[in-house]
Amino acid sequence: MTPSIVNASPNASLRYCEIGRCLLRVARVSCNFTHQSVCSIPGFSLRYECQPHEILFRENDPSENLFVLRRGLIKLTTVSIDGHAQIVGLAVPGQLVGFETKSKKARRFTAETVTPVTVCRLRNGDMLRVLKQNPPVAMAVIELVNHELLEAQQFIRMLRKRSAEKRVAWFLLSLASHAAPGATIPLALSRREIAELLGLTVETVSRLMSSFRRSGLIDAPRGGLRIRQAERLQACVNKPERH
Amino acid sequence: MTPSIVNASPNASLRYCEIGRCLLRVARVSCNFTHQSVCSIPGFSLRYECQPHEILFRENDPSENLFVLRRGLIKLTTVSIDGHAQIVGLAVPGQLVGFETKSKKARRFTAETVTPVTVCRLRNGDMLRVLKQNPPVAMAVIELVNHELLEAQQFIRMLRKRSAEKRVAWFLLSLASHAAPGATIPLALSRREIAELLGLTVETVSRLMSSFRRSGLIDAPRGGLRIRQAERLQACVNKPERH
DNA sequence: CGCAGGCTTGACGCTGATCAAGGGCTGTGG
DNA sequence: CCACAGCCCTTGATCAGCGTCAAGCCTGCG
Repeated sequence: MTPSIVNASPNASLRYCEIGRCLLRVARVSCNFTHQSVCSIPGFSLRYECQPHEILFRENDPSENLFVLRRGLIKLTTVSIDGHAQIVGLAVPGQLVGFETKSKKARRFTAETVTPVTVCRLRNGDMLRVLKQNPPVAMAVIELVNHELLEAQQFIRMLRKRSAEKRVAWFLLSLASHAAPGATIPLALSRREIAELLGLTVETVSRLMSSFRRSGLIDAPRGGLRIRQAERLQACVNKPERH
Repeated sequence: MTPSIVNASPNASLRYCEIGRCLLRVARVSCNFTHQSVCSIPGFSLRYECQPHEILFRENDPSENLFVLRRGLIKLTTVSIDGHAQIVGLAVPGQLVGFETKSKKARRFTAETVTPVTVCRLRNGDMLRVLKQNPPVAMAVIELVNHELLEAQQFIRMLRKRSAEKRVAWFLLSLASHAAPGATIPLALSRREIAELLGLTVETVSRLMSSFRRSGLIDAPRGGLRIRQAERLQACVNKPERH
């Protein structure tokens, strides 16, 4: 079955969402901004609850909406020349997904939920209008985008640190960092998806996770993950340098 | 000899710089914004001409200033645990270098010129004030940062495409894309720096550039570079897919 | 002249991709 | 109910790309 598209089937529970609580609170910004000045546009922002494997938007579609991710995990993929899907990144709560300064521009990737997700949907055009009229919101967006840029740069540094072991350890830790320590968290991504994200192969990821499991660093129950010795995993990321 | 620090030795020719021409024109934004509203702060922005190997700021210093790069190339480095410098990225004209939403924050990298460079220097605090008061400038900054984010994501995709040959070909093309086609451009980075940037070793980069030279794809005179057959280089980046 | 540092080239070995086989789980249809 | 197909995951065997080590060349500089 092909996943549903949110734009086409807004069947989930939805209600109007105040940008003050959605965008700004997620961005952890405190500013003297008045709620009404932003939300004067009726239907400005809609809140959705999505199931896993729903498509928020597809590559090459026009960039009509943007989404503020409040809960859950979204994967961003493109299909490469050989017709094979390729993960280009993950979005975590607090991130803007699909924001474009030109709303006519084609999407550069497909956005698909991998866990149950809460998002707020806005029209890119409305967003741009608000940004022009509302400096505090613009500041919040600058902080958000800047923060994403920093994370991308960290990811780049990680990818250059060539060892596969470090990549997998890093990935597991960053997954767990969004959850309570010691808890068993759902491992929403398949081995194949992890491999694509880290630039490895399924076999290598599988071997390394088995190795971590045998060494007692993690538990890997069906579709789940529990970090048992975060320090040793972290040491695995940091210690052995190259060159 | 250690490179000079711009903050400490503003000996280059400098003059006041209008942000309207500096930030906004570089950002290629047209908006109905008045020049005076931004430049009302005396000494708001200073234009510098820098020599190669000058330090704009150092890792861990407080983020006092930001720079708008108008001309030239700047490399961003951190020193890793073993005390060895590691390139984290390059800045090209039009980019903001060292922008922070919290001006107390420590720099996350060192910024050093690699070519003759023209930059505009602003205090981060002044910049934030302007952003709060001047939506068009905020919009321009959002576009700039968003654009950088896109480039970082492209770079990530390139890094995952594992072949060393593709990385080097991609790098040469992206260097040349900022210059006239067919021209001999200065290759400001050493083999070592290229290798660090691409996550390879000096030897591999050297071998591949020799190979490209022998195949007639490029000329590599001392400290220079000329693309002879951009199409074949591009084909080298695109054609052979993995997985 | 001698030394240092950047670049090139060669020989070798390790890491991780590739190829292959098998087990477990799920859904589907007889 | 079972049989079977398909997918995901795991593990093993082999191979090759690139890192590592080493040597030599060239340029610049003291």
